[in-house]
Amino acid sequence: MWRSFECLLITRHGYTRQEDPTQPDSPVFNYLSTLSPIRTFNLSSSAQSFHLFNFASPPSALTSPLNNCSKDSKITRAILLPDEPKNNNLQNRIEDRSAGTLNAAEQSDVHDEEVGNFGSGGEANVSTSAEALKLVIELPKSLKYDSGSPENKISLSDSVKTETESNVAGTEISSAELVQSVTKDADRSFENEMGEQRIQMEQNKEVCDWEKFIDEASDILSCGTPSKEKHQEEPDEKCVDSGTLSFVATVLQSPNDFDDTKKMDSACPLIFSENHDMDTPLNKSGAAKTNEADLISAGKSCAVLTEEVVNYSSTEQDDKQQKMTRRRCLVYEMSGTHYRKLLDSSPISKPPVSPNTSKEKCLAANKPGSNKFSSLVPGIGLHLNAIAATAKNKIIVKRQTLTCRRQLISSPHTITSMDLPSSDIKSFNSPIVPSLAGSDSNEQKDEVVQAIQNPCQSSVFGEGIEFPPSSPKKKRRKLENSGDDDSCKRCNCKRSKCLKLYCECFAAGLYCVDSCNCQDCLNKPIHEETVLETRRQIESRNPLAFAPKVIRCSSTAHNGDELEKTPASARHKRGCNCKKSGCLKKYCECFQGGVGCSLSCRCEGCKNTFGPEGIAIFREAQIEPEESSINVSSYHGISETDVEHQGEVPPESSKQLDQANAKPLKQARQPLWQPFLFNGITPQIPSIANPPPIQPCENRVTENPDESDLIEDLKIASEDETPEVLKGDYLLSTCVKSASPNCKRVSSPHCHDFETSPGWRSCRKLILRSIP
DNA sequence: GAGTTTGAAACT
DNA sequence: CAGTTTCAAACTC
Repeated sequence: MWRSFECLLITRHGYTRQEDPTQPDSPVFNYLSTLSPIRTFNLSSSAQSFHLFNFASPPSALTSPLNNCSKDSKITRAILLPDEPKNNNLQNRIEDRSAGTLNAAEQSDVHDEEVGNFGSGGEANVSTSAEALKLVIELPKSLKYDSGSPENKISLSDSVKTETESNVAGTEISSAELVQSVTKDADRSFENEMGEQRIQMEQNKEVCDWEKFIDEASDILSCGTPSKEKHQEEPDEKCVDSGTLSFVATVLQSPNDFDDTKKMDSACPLIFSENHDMDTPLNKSGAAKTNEADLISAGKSCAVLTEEVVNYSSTEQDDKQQKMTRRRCLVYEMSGTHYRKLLDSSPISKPPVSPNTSKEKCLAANKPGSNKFSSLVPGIGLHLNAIAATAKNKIIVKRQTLTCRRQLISSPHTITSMDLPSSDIKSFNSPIVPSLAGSDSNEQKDEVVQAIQNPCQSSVFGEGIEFPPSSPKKKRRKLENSGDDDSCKRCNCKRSKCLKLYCECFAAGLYCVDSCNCQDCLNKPIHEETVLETRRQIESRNPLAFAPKVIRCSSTAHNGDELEKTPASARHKRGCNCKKSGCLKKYCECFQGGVGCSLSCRCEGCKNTFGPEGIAIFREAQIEPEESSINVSSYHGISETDVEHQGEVPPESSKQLDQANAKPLKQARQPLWQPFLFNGITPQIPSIANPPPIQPCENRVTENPDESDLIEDLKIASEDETPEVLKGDYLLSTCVKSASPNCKRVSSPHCHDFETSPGWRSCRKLILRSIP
């Protein structure tokens, strides 16, 4: 009478089935035969019954699929569900014991609690076998540890529903009919299934008793973590934190798969065993007819432990099993961090997690929003800006090379990033930020460090804009040659002991690493006190010393990500003081940061393309598109193709501008913003509507008398073609810095509020009209 | 790789 | 705050 897959082995975290309890040598068999059920349920309609066992002391042999993970996963309860009559010693023995010793079991100390919760009655009558199905369906849903997320509800396949309905109606349908029925509806979405199931369940008026039982059973089962089980604690590290693992059965079968997988599924337990013995026919009877339990197990309704199944599939050559893996999703939660399943009704379009997906990858991939770095902000210093950029793009890749391992300097001090959006500051888990500095979670710090191990890759070139790492030439070249722009920032300090802002590592709030070429370095964790003290001293002199050198104009956020990425929307916090470089070399921090010079700059002969001279360059490009536009494009290190792909390398020098091979501006400007796109980022545009601020730098002169025309064009462009989001007051009335014909910058009277903000004071917007 | 240039940081 | 020095990265050869 007992069928293997009808033995639900309940753990504190879920349910599973271990193996065929009907096998004489089965540990389940042997164990169950020694127990008395704490509760026996009789199905009035079929004269069948099933038993609820409580394992006060779970046998070592009975372990769940999670058994390799945690002792907590040991089976604590079992439910034997009835099926087709079958001579079975176990059944007989259990029934004998049930009749004779049930009371004793109820009175036992071991079972007192559970029995008490369960109720006084030793038996419960259940009217229909369909209701028995609901037990299978509802049990996991009722499990304590499965609560809380919509995914944790078992999905009931159409096949199950169909079968259930069929049985409720008291009719028998053939397997072929079932298959047909299932196939017919197989393309239904998971949501519909869920919703329909719920509706159906609600509409079923005949299951009051059964639901009561479920509730009671749920209570019993969910309280299955009594103090008695404390000895089981100490989860294994290898485990996927079984503490909150939950299973979700789902149906991910495509119609095409059905026939092929049906056979397999018919032999597949409702819940996989840990050894993935999916192919082992458990239905020893070989019954041609598929009864309801078969369909459940065949089911198209299987709970899968993701990792195991995934790994299983990775090594499995059998197409069937691959299909099975493809059809199934797993959902498991991890204490606090929820591993989200990828429930998908279309397994083909959305295949499950890659076989090689690790838990971490799973987490990263499936929980992008939960990633603590996902909302990192423009960080602190160059490195952290890079972090922010990386995190922003959700390309947080843990590059755990030894050379890149870097530990952030944990300082009790906080920067007052006046220009950082508060939300960013909140979410930014930098040690420089108190949220993490004050945290005792070293793990968090480590993760932060891991997430930003390659801060140097991006310098401060805005979001997604990368400059070559500012490491020693040798290394830089090596890295460049290798095509790896993810190199780490390394300093080469000789005299500063890496305790001054000269040191890039220190300035970025990072400890030096072994790969640094510094000498007498004190910027290491072992000198933490010294480092922190030095930091305090520096911050006492300049509270913003460790603030990002390039700050973003967060107010542009309302225009979307693109504007946020606009290089011109960011400014160097202090401005440069270049004299000879023309702000065209990386000596210039503005240039290095990929931002235009601003009011706060005191540079001479500024030719920063992101600054006013950029307009002249662009103008030149208009006049001589075959040449100048090339320069413009190449200056940004962006070819036509590159424009569409971010992360290009900026020019090393203006010399390269002349040497660069680029395409005509006309081509490179295909998108409206393209000529000044910086890695696809739209710069801001000057507007005559609001007189640009007076330019303090005398060299910031526009020599081209026709520039006004250009600006006029630009203005028109902004009015005519600017996306709506750019047409707001922000665009035309914000502080706009631009080169005016008289070489003076005029502050807009309308940008009062913005000018009070250091971040906005230097903002400008360049909007270019596309040239036909 | 050595030397030079450059500009920020540090110092006075 | 300005001038000077120190420093290390960027750059050139």
